[in-house]
Amino acid sequence: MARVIIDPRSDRPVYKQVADDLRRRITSGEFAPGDSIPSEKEMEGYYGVGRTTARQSVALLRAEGLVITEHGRGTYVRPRLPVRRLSGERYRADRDQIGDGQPPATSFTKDQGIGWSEYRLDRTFTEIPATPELAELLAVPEGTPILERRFTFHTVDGPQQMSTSCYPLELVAGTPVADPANEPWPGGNLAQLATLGITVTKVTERVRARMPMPDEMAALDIPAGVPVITVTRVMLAGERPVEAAVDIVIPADRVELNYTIDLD
Amino acid sequence: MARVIIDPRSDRPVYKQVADDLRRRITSGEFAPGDSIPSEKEMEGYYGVGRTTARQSVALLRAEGLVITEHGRGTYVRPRLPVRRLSGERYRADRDQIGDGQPPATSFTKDQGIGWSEYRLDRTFTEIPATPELAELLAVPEGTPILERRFTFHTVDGPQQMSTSCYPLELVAGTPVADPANEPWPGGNLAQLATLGITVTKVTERVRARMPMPDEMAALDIPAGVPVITVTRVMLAGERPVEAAVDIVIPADRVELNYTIDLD
DNA sequence: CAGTGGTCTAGACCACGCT
DNA sequence: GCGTGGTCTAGACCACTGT
Repeated sequence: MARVIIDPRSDRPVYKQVADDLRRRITSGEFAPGDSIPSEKEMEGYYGVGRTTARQSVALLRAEGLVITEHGRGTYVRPRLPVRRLSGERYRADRDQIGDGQPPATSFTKDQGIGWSEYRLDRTFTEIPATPELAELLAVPEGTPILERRFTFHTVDGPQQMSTSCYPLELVAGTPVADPANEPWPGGNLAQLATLGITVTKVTERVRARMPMPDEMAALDIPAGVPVITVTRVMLAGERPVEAAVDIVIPADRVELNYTIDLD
Repeated sequence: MARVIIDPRSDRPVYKQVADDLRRRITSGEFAPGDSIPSEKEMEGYYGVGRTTARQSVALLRAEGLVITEHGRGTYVRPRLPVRRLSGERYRADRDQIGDGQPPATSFTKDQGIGWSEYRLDRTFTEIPATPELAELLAVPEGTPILERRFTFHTVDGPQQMSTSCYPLELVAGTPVADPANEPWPGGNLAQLATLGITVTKVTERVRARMPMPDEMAALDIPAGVPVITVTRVMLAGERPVEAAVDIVIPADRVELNYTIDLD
């Protein structure tokens, strides 16, 4: 009987002791990513605890992002997904590509190293008045007409990110840029702005992380215990903000952001 | 009786319906950050559910980072903490300050806008052989002697971040830099390297997010439902890596990272 | 069908914070 | 002392996945 490892009289709650043991067995490699861990029934016998307590242990490991549960199948060590490297340098590559006659490749496709046909894009375009946040980012008065464009990007690996990108309406009204049918636009935002005669000279990104909202978990297929990274991006032409992406939302289990700061 | 909002025969589990209602009341502002939400006993009566179900709803909101529970006191909408802006530009400021005779201020203090005396630093220095990861980051053979320095930074607001910063031992052996007693070093890493005759010309940062490990939750005082942002940083002099911070760990509820990409 | 995790109840006892 | 959340049990029934 291995239940000796659990001490019911310890100050540490039984469910945490059980979780500690499972965590150790996971991080030590005894259970590898994708492996199943013992069923709740097995834990009852092995650790000598009730089912509720066993479930509480699993819930803890789930919140830590260590395991996922699949109804009717079992509990598994969370598999590692392929990580997409999103580099700040991609904007430079986009700029350099503008008008060079190459086949279309947006930042998104180049980040993946995937071809044009392998991704899908859902989009919704709406005209809205500038919210206080948008007004500040775009340096326009509150209420200024804005073209809000919501995107969801998919690859063969499933949904990858959501974003909301906004242009001041006066920049794009009546141009092909305002037509959702033209998405995905070859060359991305920078090429799009270039057709309007606008040269982006600077991009700022503000990075945060938080737990996803329920609708984001559903839309992006995010398992329990996995946070999202959010990016607020502003593109500037000189000192003038020309685009603001208020909420780029990316599941943190499939992305890493890379930045370079030059000091010379 | 307000319990009409719960439909026990719905496909949606009761505890999720309860959580939905509480979430709505939180995001709508009915419960503001810092406010207490109804006790488990009150939920039993108000929603007509058992205590276990009420607790399950609270557990869900906790995992989402919306509420925190305090034993013996109650359940509260998670208060917002002051956000520290960590800009990539801080390295430029550090560089510009080297040797200018100003009072000591490291990146960390400038980020805060706080004074020298308001932060505390725990550090442990160890000599280790380069792990495969360190070897790659520092472009040295595996096993190369490394000075590993572990830090924990505190302000009056509590612990703020942990980091592990590594120098190739040959760069720093026998110099004041290798002495923990000299930390915190006025001017930070860049000034430290400058005393060795090394001019850092480039910094790369790799940003990720994940849920904290139990020891990190304890050391950094992280509530349930709050992820950590991790940064892997490399400082380069020309093409030569001179410092690698393998794991900068920052609770995501008190930081935001800012980056600028110049395209001209 | 058997085995798995998901939902829910009723109840007991404990630990903590406040008054 | 009283109200709060924390731990734990035994048991029932449901829903899903596999054979």
